[in-house]
Amino acid sequence: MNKEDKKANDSNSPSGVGGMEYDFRRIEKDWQKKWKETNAYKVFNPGPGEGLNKPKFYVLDMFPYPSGAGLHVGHPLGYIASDIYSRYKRLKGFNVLHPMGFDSFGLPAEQYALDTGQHPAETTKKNIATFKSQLDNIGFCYDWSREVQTSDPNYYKWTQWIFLQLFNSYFCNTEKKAKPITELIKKYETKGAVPKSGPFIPGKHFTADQWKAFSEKEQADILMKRRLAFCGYGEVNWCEALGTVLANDEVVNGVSERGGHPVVKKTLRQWYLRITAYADRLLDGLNSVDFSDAMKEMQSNWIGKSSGAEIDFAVKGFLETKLRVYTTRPDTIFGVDFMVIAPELDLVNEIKSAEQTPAVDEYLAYVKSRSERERMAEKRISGVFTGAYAVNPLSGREIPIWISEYVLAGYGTGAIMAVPCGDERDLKFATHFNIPVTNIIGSHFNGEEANPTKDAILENSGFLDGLVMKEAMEVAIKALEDNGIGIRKVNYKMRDAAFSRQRYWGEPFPITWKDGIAYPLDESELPLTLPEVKSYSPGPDGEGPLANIPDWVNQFGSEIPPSGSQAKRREGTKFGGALETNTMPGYAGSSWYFLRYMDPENKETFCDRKVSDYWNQVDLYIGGTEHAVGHLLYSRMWTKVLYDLNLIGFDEPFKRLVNQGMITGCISVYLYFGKLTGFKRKSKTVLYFERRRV
RNA sequence: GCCCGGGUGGCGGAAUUGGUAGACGCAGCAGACUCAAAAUCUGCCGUUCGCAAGGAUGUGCUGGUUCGAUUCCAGUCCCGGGCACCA
Repeated sequence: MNKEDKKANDSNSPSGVGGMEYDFRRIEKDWQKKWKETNAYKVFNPGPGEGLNKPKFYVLDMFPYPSGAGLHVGHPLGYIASDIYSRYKRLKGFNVLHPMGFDSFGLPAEQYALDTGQHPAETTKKNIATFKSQLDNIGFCYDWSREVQTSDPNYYKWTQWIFLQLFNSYFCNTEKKAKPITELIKKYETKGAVPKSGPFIPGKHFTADQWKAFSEKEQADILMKRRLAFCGYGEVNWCEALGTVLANDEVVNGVSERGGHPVVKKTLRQWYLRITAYADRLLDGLNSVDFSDAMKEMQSNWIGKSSGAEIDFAVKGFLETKLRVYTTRPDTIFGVDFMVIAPELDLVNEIKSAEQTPAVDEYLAYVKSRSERERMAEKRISGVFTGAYAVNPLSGREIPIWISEYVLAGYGTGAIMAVPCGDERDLKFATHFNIPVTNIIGSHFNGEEANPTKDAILENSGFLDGLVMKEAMEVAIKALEDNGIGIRKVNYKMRDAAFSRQRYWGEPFPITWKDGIAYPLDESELPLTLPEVKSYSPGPDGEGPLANIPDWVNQFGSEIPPSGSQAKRREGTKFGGALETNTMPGYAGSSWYFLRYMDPENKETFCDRKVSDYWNQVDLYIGGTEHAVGHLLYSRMWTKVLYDLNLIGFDEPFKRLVNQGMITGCISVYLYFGKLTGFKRKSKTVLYFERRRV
């Protein structure tokens, strides 16, 4: 370096021209402009009749929720890794799809609107602009022409459309797949619903003739029990003072985060997705994808498949009433020392004795104020004796029935048979309330600690005496089934997914209600757009803000009959239906966005089949583990439904999933890239290059 | 409470199958170059004792297995994520 150069370098020359300094501000801005002008990152689908000679590769990031704070420091961590990998694959000769978009429906925008009166669409738009400029400054290679925003009507039109497919489908238990509900209707019309074996139970089964004689409402109720998107009743966090439903994280220690008002549980009509129907396929599918073992374990734990038996216990003094429990250990039935039922079961009020009623009622009031999370996390043992006794169907022994918050109504039958010598929680309960403990496992139980072994030889167990527990399991189930007091049962911890929110800022349901029957809107009515509102305050009786806008709710009201199959019968008649006022939850749009990126402009369908056949699965999906059991399971389910309905050609959305760490840092990016390619040294060089631009 | 991760220098993190703990980098210190600085280059860089050679100690903690443990086992503490209406 000569003196002259040094001088140029020293001077704060704005351009850096003539100096050795890398003027990243100018150079990056110039190149970013150039990339934009030349559509440098544009990705093409194969044209009509044209096979692209490059192999495809799909690299996807979990798209961000555009919060007001702008890009979070955690976002670029995964995005940088995927960007590097996309460039690498592109240089390797692949046609790489590497899109970005925004998960732009959600609670924070609505809360902000409540506080400030600014329309969520406005703040969302602003936030997205900030995010995009930040992402562009980093220099990512996104093809922005493929951007999706879940709150854009052009996008949520297809979210609603997929919802209609879910609504109009049922899960065929024989073929283990989704099929159009019209096929079920046809079956009911021709064959009815009669059992293949076993008794015909009126109320559950019906003949074809009976089906035809049912009223429309009766038919609709039966079909609702099979639809993949269906209506039911569920408990929500209800805050009387705010007049609204609260999200779990808006509730802190039983009171609302805002204002500290009391929160109780309230039962409201809710939409659900029948994800439990897919439990086994979601489990099996894990074998065909490349996720970390921890991720797979989290998902299978969430699904929580277990096998055991449902057993009916008679209740002393009640002829008709049976107490049905689910247990994974029918072999321990002679060791049952007490029963525990979930406090909210109706059964409680039926069987409670007169003298125990005050204590039971007091406990019920306590439980009503407790969230499920609090109940499960509670270390303190609590419960109340109902005053009623169950009768052990095999031994005839009378067993006290208790209620306690540690038994949840939503899992199994909401009632358990407690075997203290084999279950720690049962033992603690028995000790706390001085309930005598029966030992059925001899020396395996020391009186201090419960032993959940399956290898002990049974004692004090009637006809099971002398059997090893593992073998006794089958013997017990057979005895229960032979005597009609129990059945073998596979159970899942996973529940159907609640799919409605009493909120404004989400996809409206394309459903109209009349006389208690849900009618789907015709596809031609989509998108059913969100109305402008003046207030984001909740509607009456826990309904969402949309209930405050009669013009919107009744827009299909008096004169316009919805077209399409369901509605044809009423053509020409006055309809008078009211639109559903719930909206869809945040995960609706994110359950299928990876498909829309493939064909974002399509006005005819959510994604052309030829296009989805070309891009196929996401080859590499990068995101955080916090979505392990939410988003990932939902999108896997949606993919399976679309596959079953022959709308796409693959039934797992993500071939490979890599979780970025929780802590940000450039070297960890290097590490992931190293793992992906196996070329640690080379990738390091690339990283340095990238880092200068970061 | 339950499920999944994690805990290694001042910092980010290596050590993938049990075999030299701390690679590589950041920061720091010293030196070279310079009038001086920046940049660059070289050296040092866990803690501790020692002038040094060298020794002791050290991967959250307590034990165990082993000739040998960051790695395997048991227990325990702490931190992060999830637990069904945050996204």
